Amino acid sequence: MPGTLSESARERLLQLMRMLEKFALSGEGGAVTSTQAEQLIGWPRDTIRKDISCLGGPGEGAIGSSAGYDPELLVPLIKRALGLDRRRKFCVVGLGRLGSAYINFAPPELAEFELAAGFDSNVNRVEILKATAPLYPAYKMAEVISRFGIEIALLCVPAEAAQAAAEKCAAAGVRGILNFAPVALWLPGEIEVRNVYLTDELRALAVKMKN
Amino acid sequence: MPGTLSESARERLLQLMRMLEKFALSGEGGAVTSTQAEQLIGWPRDTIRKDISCLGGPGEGAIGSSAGYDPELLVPLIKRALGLDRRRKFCVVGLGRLGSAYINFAPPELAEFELAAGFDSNVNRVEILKATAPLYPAYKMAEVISRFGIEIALLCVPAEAAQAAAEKCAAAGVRGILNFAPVALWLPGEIEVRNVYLTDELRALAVKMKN
DNA sequence: TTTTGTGAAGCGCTTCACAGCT
DNA sequence: AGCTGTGAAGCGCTTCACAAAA
Repeated sequence: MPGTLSESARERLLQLMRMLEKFALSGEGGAVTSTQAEQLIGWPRDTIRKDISCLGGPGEGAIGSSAGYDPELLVPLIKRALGLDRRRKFCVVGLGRLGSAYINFAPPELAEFELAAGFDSNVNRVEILKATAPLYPAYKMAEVISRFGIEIALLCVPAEAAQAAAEKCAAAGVRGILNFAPVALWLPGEIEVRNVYLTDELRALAVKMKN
Repeated sequence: MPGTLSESARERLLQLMRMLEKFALSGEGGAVTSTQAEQLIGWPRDTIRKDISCLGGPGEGAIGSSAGYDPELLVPLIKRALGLDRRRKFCVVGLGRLGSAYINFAPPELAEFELAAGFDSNVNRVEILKATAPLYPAYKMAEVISRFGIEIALLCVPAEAAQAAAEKCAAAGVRGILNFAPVALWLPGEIEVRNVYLTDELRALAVKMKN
């Protein structure tokens, strides 16, 4: 049934898409079957087929053939379904060790994300660091974010400064925040926050490691 | 029913634990009710209570009272259930911008993880960088990892070097890898791998941001 | 009245099984 | 034989509703 994609289905499709992209540019132009996909990403083939069947537009007929799925056809469908078919601008807030590690980041795959700016309250850093994107002092955040239509912020400031910086981002129009600071952010509900905090990652890993 | 914790239940308990720790050291020594927890972490109170009820040892009686749950009692129970009641050593492999950002990392909460070593193939970096943990040249990885019983590796090397480095870790006895390099690792099944890759995080965030 | 704790109902996702096709 | 696509069954998690206690 098109239109309904569970949380888990979206996650599987994300993995599938990544795998298909790798597969496509690794030479082999052919189709990918659900059986192959099962071996590569680990989910049952039936589940994968069901997920894919949810992507179909109304009355567009089959997505795959009995030879399998064509990555060239499937990847765009997944992107559309996941809302990844649009370019989004993001910025890095806080250019310490972590922030400056990301400031030269250019996603190797077809860039659906564009690094549009970097900010730091320390003017020295802004002037010294080299980056592919323009760097600005922190007081220009609101202006730059709204002028360029930046939608996502990578929050790399120290924990003490995180909440205030996040609020500035939100007020300026940012709609999603990747929070690398070890604090929980309290923001209006329409802002999506995703925490990337080392302790949590370590814990999640340890939990999976079982005993 | 003790013993059965779904994937999602474990994730909720992880969040709950984090919240309880914050709550406990923020002064207020009192109990936390499921209603408060609902407001703080967002999951329905019934679900939270069910999750907690799964923690109970056999015949130990109630975990909470009608005043709520005592963090001092609950947090250890959660840690035990999630296998986080044991100290684990980890190391940082690759001391570039990202790796060196983590080399001074000391988790603010009661450290259930101990940074035991850092490695880099560039001997200069090893000698120049300052860190709370000892740093070694890469060729000593196998020896140091097994000598100290390091269980987890933070893989911060460039993409080209990731697979080889991961294999060295695995061979030396590491049982979990936090992979910051933008490549999928192929490792024996008993090694847990958790990818922390910026593009994936951005995508996941964008998906949640909907339209 | 608030709370926890829990059996049972409800519901959504996964899995099965099979039809149709190459 | 393989493959996709899909209704239906199965099952697991969440939610409900209520008992018991403070």
